[in-house]
Amino acid sequence: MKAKMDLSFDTKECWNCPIKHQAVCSRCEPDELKRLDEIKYYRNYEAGQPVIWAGDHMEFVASVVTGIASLSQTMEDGRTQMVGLLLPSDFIGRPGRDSAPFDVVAVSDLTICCFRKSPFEDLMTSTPHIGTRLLEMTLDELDSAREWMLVLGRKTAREKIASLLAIISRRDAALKKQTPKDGMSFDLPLTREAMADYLGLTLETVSRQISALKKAGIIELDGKRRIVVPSLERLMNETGDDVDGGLIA
Amino acid sequence: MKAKMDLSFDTKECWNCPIKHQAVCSRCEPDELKRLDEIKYYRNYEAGQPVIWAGDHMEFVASVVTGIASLSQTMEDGRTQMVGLLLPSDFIGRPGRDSAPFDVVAVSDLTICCFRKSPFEDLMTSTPHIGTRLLEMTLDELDSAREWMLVLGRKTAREKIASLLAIISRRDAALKKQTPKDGMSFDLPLTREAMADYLGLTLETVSRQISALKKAGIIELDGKRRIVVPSLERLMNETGDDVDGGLIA
DNA sequence: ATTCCGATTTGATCCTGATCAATGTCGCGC
DNA sequence: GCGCGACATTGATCAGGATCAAATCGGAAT
Repeated sequence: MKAKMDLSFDTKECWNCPIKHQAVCSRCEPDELKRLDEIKYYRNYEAGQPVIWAGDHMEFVASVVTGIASLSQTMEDGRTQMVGLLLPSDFIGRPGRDSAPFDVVAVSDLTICCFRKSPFEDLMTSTPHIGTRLLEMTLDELDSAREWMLVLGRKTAREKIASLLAIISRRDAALKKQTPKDGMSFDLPLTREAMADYLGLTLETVSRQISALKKAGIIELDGKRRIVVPSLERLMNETGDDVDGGLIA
Repeated sequence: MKAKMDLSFDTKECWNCPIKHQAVCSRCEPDELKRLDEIKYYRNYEAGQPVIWAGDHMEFVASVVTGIASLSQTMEDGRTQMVGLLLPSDFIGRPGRDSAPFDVVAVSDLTICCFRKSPFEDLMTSTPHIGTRLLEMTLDELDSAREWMLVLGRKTAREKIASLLAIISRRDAALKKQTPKDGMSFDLPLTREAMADYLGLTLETVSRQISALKKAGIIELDGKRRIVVPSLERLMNETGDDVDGGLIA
């Protein structure tokens, strides 16, 4: 049994919500927010707990408030592919569909803000701001999913690991509202096995490639889970991606 | 040089459009359709021609009317991953973003119905039906993209080929408005190389696996491009997917 | 018919990542 | 301290696909 959940925001009121500027409700006017508030409730999960199984009937849609969840598919013989990482403000479920297409599992301790599905759908038709924001978020997720397809389909194991580390470092910097910079460090929120499931590799290969990147001086390890990146440029060079882009001024 | 384009619908009027029931405009009322009609124009491409390069400024969004296009990414060293197949009624581009994230290439001869971007965006804010339909389509595409991630990340070469054939046979049957059945046949709209790009394989492996499926009696070839499927169940068994689902009554 | 060229098939070999197996590390409860 | 279990690392071997290379097919132009 794990320690008690410790919500990182004091009350459960929208004005105090840590994701109010990014979530599906971020475009809402005060009166719309009030109507959402009336149908919302929170749920907490411990790391490792399932939130939804694929095929389950879904009686709610939700936003991730704190913590991380994974979206994944499993074949009968046990092969598993993670198809998305759900971070704070990401949306779970979809209006207009009643069974879940993928498994959702809490990767870390997790708090989600749920809306009962049918009132939420009613609200969507009556208040355009929700639909607009959801469309925007869905288009972004579609782009991310497609970018990930390149990683899965064409990158080598080493490039896959470097790509994952680059993404996590970027998002971690964004979370702390600073630009990523040399010498930065962050915690890996995933086990080696979860990384393997996300990258389409085995956990042994993940471990070996992390060791290889360490030996090459691209990253340093502080414990098993904390990563230090001495040079972001060198890390980016390992991802196989175009780096030219544009320097951060 | 190829033969002249031969549009498969006589006029270019919405009431006569082959995708009017599926496209982004399918929910529109007559007056909304009229406003869309005023900003639309058609473009034709021959097989192999680029429609948009990644990074290009996009001055329009569009619906595929006839033909097939691919959405793909290429790394500097030439590795290519197709991230989507755009079939009739699929949407190209996205409101609210001005440069294309991926290359779009005509796989077969192609006709698209374009809307200038900024009038289209205006229309979206004033008529909810377009946004609603676009959200629905985008959510469906996101699910498909995620399903494809399982194919790319975890399936064997043989399973990948079988999955692709299964998908094309399903969509082909849907196009002809019949249920897929044993003995059905269809044309492969893709070269071996395009299939390889879609599946994250080399063209040699694609060719070998197709030969292997033929030798195993799972499929028959009629020329290089026409596929006959004696038993859909046997094909499905090769995809690695759960087949239990539910019989078609 | 002949040539040509792109698409495809097939063969031989190599190499990356999977698999099978053992060992190491760390935190925790007793 | 000790033993246990979850997670991670490392080693040895194997195999599925990639790569390099050559042959074949089939349609279009001459």
